[in-house]
Amino acid sequence: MPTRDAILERSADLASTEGLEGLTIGRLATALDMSKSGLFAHFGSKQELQLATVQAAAQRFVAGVIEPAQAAPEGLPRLRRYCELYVDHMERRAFPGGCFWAAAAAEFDDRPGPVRDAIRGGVEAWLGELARQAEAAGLADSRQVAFELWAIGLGANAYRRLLGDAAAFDRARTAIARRLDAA
Amino acid sequence: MPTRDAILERSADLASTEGLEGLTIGRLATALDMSKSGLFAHFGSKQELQLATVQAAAQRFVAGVIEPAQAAPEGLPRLRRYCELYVDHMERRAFPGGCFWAAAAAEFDDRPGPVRDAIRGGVEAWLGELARQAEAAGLADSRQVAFELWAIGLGANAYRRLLGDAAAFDRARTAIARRLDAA
DNA sequence: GTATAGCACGAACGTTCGTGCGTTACGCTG
DNA sequence: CAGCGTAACGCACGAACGTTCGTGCTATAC
Repeated sequence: MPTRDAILERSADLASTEGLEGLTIGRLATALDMSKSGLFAHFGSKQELQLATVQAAAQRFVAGVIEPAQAAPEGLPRLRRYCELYVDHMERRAFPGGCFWAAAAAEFDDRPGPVRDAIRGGVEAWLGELARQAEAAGLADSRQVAFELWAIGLGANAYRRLLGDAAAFDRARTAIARRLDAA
Repeated sequence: MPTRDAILERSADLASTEGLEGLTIGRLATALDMSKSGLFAHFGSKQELQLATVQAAAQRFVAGVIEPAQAAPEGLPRLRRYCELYVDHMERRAFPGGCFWAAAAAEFDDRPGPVRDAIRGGVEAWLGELARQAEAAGLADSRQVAFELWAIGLGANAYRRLLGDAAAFDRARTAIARRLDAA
């Protein structure tokens, strides 16, 4: 279904700037030169659109960060590659509104339901993968390492988006290097 | 003005969970057993209400974190005290929806205007104060230190709110201690 | 005792939201 | 060529949004 995919591309872009709730079916339809009802028929409810959007964002993240890193050997090399690719991913603006997950997490962390569960699932998968590689690298307390690396990413995204300082990404690289060189 | 202050107390609480935009005048009025119009008259526009709410949240942050830390001597002791108090502030749920600033920053980072400017001002003041104490402590690259400590706070907040894991705060304390003990 | 000022109220406005319903245009298969 | 399923459409709805208006209290000032 090419139309549906095109919708979700735009939807993920828009959601990264306006939020998953602030994203409106009407505005999304206008942006795609479609009618509200025509677009709506693809999903049946706004929640289904949100869920599909989260899934589309996950696919984009996998394609841009997870998969390219599989070439690196497990353990420290792949962990470093993940971090590099993640920072690059933000810097090259894979989403126009910065990291989709950072925005979605902040928006839905107090809103129970399937959408929040989907977001949590994505974040947990990312954290789990970071921890797995930290473990393979023989680092002590791999969950703690994953938490710290993830936090640096969140910080870089906010620093860039809110303060408008592009040095955010170099700050993140510096912090990541220090954290991983300690081992 | 007692009514206005009571409104802003609730408004800051609600905004920390629903967001500054998701907070609606009607729901806020209902929560306060007031009429929409009666509440509205205090501010004149939703944007003014949002600005006043940001200011109220800032006052709460100053009272809970900044001021109590002034007892500690400048430099490393006060820097540590800031971090302690900030993590405690989140852990004891000074706002029911977690860190107000983390939520507000993520929500408005792509929405230019006075509200975003106010939020950025608050965050910059906090980052600046962290950097000032890092500088006084003689740490190298004090802005980098401030960035990393701030990112750890963002991470702890998201970890707690989205994943529901109360260990977030101990993870943050561990990360902060490691970062500051390196010096 | 009467005028004045400050709050709060209910009702209504125009807009936008998500969501249904009925219809039309198009591409496939018999 | 006829029939059918899918996709997109226009239109309308009820609810909620921010905002405005006119009115009624209550208490202070003269």
